[in-house]
Amino acid sequence: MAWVTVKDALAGKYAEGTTITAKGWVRTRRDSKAGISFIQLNDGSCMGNLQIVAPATLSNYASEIQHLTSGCAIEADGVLVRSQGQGQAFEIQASAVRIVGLVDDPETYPIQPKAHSYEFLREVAHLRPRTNTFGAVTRVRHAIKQSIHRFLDSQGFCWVNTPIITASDCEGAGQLFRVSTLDLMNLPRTDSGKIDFSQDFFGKEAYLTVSGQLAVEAYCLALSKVYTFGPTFRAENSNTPRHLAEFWMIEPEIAFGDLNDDASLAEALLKAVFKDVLDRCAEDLRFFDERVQKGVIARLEQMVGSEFARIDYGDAVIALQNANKVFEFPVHWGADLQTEHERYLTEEYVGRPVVVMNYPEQIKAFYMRLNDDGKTVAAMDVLAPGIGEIIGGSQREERIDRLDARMVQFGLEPHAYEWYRDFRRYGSVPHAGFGLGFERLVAYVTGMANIRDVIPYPRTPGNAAF
RNA sequence: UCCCAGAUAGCUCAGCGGUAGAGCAAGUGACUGUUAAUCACUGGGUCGCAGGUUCGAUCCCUGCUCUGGGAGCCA
Repeated sequence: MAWVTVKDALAGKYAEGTTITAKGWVRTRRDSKAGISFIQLNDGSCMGNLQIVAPATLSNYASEIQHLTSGCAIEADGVLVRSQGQGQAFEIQASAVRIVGLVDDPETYPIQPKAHSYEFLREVAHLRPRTNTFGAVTRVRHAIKQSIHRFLDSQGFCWVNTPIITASDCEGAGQLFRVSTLDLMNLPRTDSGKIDFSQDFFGKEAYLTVSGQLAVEAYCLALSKVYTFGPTFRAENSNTPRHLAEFWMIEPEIAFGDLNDDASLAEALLKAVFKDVLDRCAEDLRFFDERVQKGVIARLEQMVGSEFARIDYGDAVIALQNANKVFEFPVHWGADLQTEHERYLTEEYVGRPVVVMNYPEQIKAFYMRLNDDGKTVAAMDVLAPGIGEIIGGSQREERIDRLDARMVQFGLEPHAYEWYRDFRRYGSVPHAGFGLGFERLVAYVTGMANIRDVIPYPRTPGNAAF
């Protein structure tokens, strides 16, 4: 007897009358005195459940089947038939239903056939994948990740795995998580009383990476088109629906490219992903559209079909100053854009995704390329309606004298960056890249409001359960 | 980290200065194929923690913890 997935059985992949076996977890059981129990079986292969029709003539009907509750694991053998009822095309007329794993105490099983709050489900993050919502999130997350790899591969990019542990404390923004094997109760000290990190595992201070960008730039200046895609860590005490302490980031880097090439790549990547997900995850997206956030499908379709707007930072400031709208924070040239400004630009001023380019040099990172005006750097943010900043990127400073000057300006010691300066000394070329927050992308596609609900086990300040 | 709100049954919530309620879930029974079925009955709570006010606190006050929303930082 062939074991088939619920997805294939519901899709009509097998002929009527085929004898099959389905395996999964019970969502609900309904009994009829006619001598039939209806079991909704889900195996995570798709949103839908397979209806198992279990007749009272089965030997374990009264002893086991009538005691099945939500969450029980079973195997069902039977013939695939057209359903007499509404709601499903096919069902299994069961010849045997075997209990694989019972729910010990049904009253305390957290996942009930009803709506739960996301807050509650976070407390049972190990069981929430059994809900419709988290099953769909998990499938869509997977599809997006595959789509990103497919798109970049098709464009000739090479996936480079940059380190997760880094001993260079110079990756730029963000508070770092320390990595150490020193005994915290008995720290070795130097003569001057400081902690002696020469005795630590790596012989120096080490941290979890906040970005693979610096490391991937080196590979870019050899393989031309590269990207990193891996976990990154920020020890910031941010408590918002858009931040995680551990999240995944996609960071492409292109050689012989400038900021416009960078923006074009960002736009093409986002469109390719959205198109792919619309094609491959139609059922799950319909669920999100109906139950999670109205209009997510239309939003994705619109993104695929429209050109992203591009606007210079200076023009954006003028647009904000001329806006018939009162902002909490006033806008002036030289100030960083606040969330309210970004949302106005993308949602009201242009009404679609917008790339803001060429920011004042004082408010951006040291590695960003100084423009000819001497006042701005070749940095960009991609802003999307409903979420705000989804991508941040820049053309990198490839001229070593300018790079050194900016390091000094930011209070950095160029000698600490010798390896990063090396590839400016040996065959340097213009290059650019960006960072795309993977979970923010998943949240945008699914319409899920809190980023903690688009990653299996969210890590946030004060929370690393599971 | 700052501002605001909240914490009552397994879950979602109502309640009120006089000692606790509903719906769903669970258990039992009824029901000729059901669609988060329906109907009846049953069990289930140190009302977040610690103090204070009061004859009496789940309710009022203070502190703490945790959760959510907004802001900052950013992806």
